[in-house]
Formats: sequence, structure tokens, C-alpha cells
Amino acid sequence: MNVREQIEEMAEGFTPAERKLASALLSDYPFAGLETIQSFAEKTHTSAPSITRFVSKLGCSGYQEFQRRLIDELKERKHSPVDLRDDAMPVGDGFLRRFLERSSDVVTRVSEGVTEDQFERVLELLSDDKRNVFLIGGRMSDPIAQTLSRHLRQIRRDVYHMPPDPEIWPEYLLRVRSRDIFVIVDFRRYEKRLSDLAELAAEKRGARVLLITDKWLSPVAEHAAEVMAIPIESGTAWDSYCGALALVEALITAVAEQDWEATTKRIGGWEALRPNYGAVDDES
Amino acid sequence: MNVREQIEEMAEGFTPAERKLASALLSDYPFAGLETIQSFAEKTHTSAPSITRFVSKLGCSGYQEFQRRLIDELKERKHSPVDLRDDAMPVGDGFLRRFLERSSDVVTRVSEGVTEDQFERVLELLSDDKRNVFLIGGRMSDPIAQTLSRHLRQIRRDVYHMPPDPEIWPEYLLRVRSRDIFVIVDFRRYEKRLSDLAELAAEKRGARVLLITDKWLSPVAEHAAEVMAIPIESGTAWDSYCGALALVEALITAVAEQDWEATTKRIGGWEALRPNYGAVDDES
DNA sequence: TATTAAATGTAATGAAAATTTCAATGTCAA
DNA sequence: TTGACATTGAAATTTTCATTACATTTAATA
Repeated sequence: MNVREQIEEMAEGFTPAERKLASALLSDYPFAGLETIQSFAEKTHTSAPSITRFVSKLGCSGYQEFQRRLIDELKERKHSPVDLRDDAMPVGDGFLRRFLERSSDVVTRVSEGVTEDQFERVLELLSDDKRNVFLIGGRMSDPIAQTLSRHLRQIRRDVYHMPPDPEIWPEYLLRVRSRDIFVIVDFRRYEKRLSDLAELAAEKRGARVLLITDKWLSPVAEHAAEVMAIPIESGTAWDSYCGALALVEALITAVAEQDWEATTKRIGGWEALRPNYGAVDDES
Repeated sequence: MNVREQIEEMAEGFTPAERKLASALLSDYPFAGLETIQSFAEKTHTSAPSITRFVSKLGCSGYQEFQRRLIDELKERKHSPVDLRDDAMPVGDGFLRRFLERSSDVVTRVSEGVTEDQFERVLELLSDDKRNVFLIGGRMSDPIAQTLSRHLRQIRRDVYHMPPDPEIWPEYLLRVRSRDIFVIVDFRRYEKRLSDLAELAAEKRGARVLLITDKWLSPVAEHAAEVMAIPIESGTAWDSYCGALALVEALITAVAEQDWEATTKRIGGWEALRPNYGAVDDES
């Protein structure tokens, strides 16, 4: 239950000092409760012990837990209302429509976690063809990593997608040179094998690890040179990786544009090598 | 000035540890910065001193002042009647921002190509566990198909992802019963092998083909029972599959919600079977 | 490869914050 | 008026937190 609601409910049983606290808190909710216990005490002309008693009456084990609750409430209000907000939104209330709305929200919010600057740095690394690039993702996120792999392979050389089975990794790891790149995609339900891999790659082989993860940060972060933390919550029980895909596509596009002739030449040559049951039709 | 803006501005002069901190903070802004200095340090795999140095670089006399600034920002935003999120959403016109803008547009436009009605029909088919489901995508679009495969496999039985090599297909095709489902994802640079497969599956084996393609329609359409034509042009030289991913995720979510107990039970059992080097940490 | 400078974490320190104890104060009923 | 009880804050205590100093590691350059 909401702290505010709880206070209103319990208001009967409060002592005078507690009522002071309650009204101070409610009048500047929840920020009054985010100060230190003593400045809150001072402001309300009560004392720290009174506050301790007050919050424990509210069922918190201490002032800190109380503050955590307030913060969590704020956080929730800020993160969830994607859907609640847009009852004022345009038309269409079908499932698909609503879902798409949220997905597109996740996409735009990517920029909250990745600055243009960081984007540039990553771009720089991925474009440097003196470095090998190794990629891998988690069970559910590997498709994202694969998208990057496949496109990157069209653009540059020395791109290797790691197989899912750790047994086979050594074979790849031996090929890793210092300063090579590891791109790891790992979203919640983090997988230990990935952080193990990151550790090996970074510590033993001197590779740079670029991590794409969510705001709870995969343990891979420990070994990562760049952490791109992007939103994956779409408000449903299931996460959305649309943001991740958008980021990856942005990287691909940027790397390709970085050196345009080289890319077209490469893709051209590559097209020529396709067996002719390959493309059927390319133009509208 | 806003802490967020300041961080983006000063990004150049940051050390690696500071960058980690910056991206962790930005991805869960401003709440990541409201924890105690040590839990923030732990979460980002840096150390408390690094944070102290980081915030002092930001012009704060200490961690506490830094927190005060964050809280004051929250407060201000809260009290101004405008959108709660406005402030958190960085504006700007860097490459990434512009790209994301377009991607999110592609996502919302999916509903132009797929009606709620069609969505329902497809949903129905995918939920029907008396039908086998086979999936495959093109060279670049297979990751989309894989996303669907992998999630679907958590939800229901009899899901088979087709290998890319046509040589192996007969083995699968023999297993196809009449009224089974084929999900094929094929975007421009259509591949002949896919339409061959569609033909075999539909005409010879009596399967229903569900096609996810773009507005120029893959030749697979000829054999498809449902054609979902979605936007893939993001305005760059490269296509964006974000719309496709969003659609696929919507399907997954809807199928899962269709029969919720069955799904949780299935996922639960499935979790229990994971070797314990599986998940590492799941909570924030 | 050796040398230097920068970056980073460990551990020690000092500061402050929160909690507990306890005595003082006020309130109410007998 | 007095005694029992509840409320309260001062002071002491304990805990937690942030910072500083320093040693180690890492990266950069010659």
C-alpha cells in the first residue's frame, strides 16, 4: 500500500507529534520524507526519535526503509504510466494498437540510456577493421546479437558469432587478440556463462567488451568497457527488445555510412557470389 | 542545469569508470543515484571513491549534495503541470536520436498493415496446440523468426525452427500434417528457397502459411493464408525490422496471455530444468 | 620493453545519521 | 493532589555512510 494512503488510514491513532509529521509529509509528498531524519525533525519542530517511532508505526523497520518506500513509489509512477497516460491518446484500443504504442515508447527511450557520445565511441570501435569482432547474446537475446553479426559481416571483415555452447568457446578465444571487440547482449535472467565469457575475454585475452543490457545491469558489466543500458519494459509481463534492435540497427547504419564506398563494394562483390536461387526480386 | 544534461555535455572527459556510472544513472534516471553510495558502486561494479570523484567532477561538493540536486529536479518536475517524463527525455538531433525517432515511427505504423482482426486470427492459429508450428526467416530476417520460435517454445509444444539449409528440410516436411502452421518471415531481397518451401508446405502438405513481409510482398504471399505486410523503411539506406519485432512480440504476449496458467506452469517447469549456471540474478 | 602518468579500488578515517535509553513533562482519573 | 500512563526530546550509543590517503593496477608513450 501507498504510504500516503496508509497515513490517511491510520490517522486516528497518531499522537500530536505524529500528526505534525504526517501533515508535513502529506503537504510536500513525498519529498519532505526524503531529507535526513534530523532536518525533517527540525522542520517539523519535533525530534528524530519521534520520527523513528512514526515510521515504525507505519510498518517500516527504520527510517531508511521508509525512504526506500517513498522512492520506489516515485519510481513506479514514473516508469509505468505509459499506458495509463494515454487514455488521452488517439484512437484504437485494440490489443495490438496498445502494444505497438508501448513498443515505440521503448524505442524512443533508448536515448535515455545511450548518449550520442557513447554511441560514437562504440561506432568507432566497431568500424576499426584492425580489430576482430566477436558477438554473442543470451538465450532470448541472441537474435539481437545475430542481427548485428549478420549485417556487420556484410560491412566488414573478421566478424565472428560465438556459438551458444561454452565447450566450443576456447577455439574462438584462442583467436582473440588484445584490443579485439566482444559484443555481448544480456538482458535480465542474466546468464552466468556470458559473464564467464566476458571475464575470460576481458581479463585473459585483453579484449574490450561492449555490453547491451537493461537498467538492472547484467553482471557482464563488471568486465565491460562500454555499458549500454536500454529500456526493455513495455509494461506487460513480457519484455520488449525493440529498443535493443533499434540501437543495433542504428549502429549498423552508422558503421556502414562511415565508409560508404568500402561497404557498397563489399556488398556488391558479395551479391555476385550468391548462388542464383538467392534473390528473386528486389524492386517495387 | 539539469544533471542529465550536464552529464551528456561533459561526457568527453569521463574515465571508463565514470562512463559506467553515467550510463547506469541515465538508464534509470534519477533513481539509480538515490541509493547509498555503496550500493550504487556495487551495482555498477565500481567503487565508492569513483563515485565521489564522479560527482565532484559534476560540480557537487559531495554525494549528498548530488542527491539533493536529483531530488530537487524530481520535485520541480512534479510540481510543474507538464508531462512527468518530459524532463527525462533528452532532446537533440544527433544521429542516434534521429534514427530512433524513425524506428519508433516504423513500429507504430505496423498497425497500418495488420488489422486487429487479422491479428486475432493469427493468434488463434498460433495458440492452437493441436497444430505443429514451423518457423523460418530469410538471411537477415531469421533473427525475427527465431525470436518468435524461442518464446513460443516456452509457451507451447510442437514448435520447430527450420534450419537454413534446404537440404535438411525434407526431414521436417515429412512431419508436417495438414493444417499445421508455417510462419515465414521474408523481407525484400526475397529468397527463392523460402517461396519454394512455402509452396511445398502449402500445396503438398496442406499447411497454412503465415507470412510476415513488407509492402512489396514476398513471393511467398502466393501460398500464404495470412499476409502481414508491415513497414520496414526507416528512411535510411537500411531497413528497420523493429516493426516486425514489435509485431512478433505482440503475438507472443497475446498467445501467452491467452492461457496464462498453462504458460506459467510451463515456464516454471522449464526453469527448474535449467542447469544452475543459468540465471545469475534476477532482481534489481 | 621500460617509464611515466592516469585511473581505480582497498582500507583507514572521520563525519553524520539513526536508534535506543532514559529522564522530564504533560494529561487524566481517582 | 497524587499517581499511573503516555508522550516527548536530550543525550548516548551504535550503525552506517562518505571521504581521504595510499598502493596497485592499467594504459600511454617513448
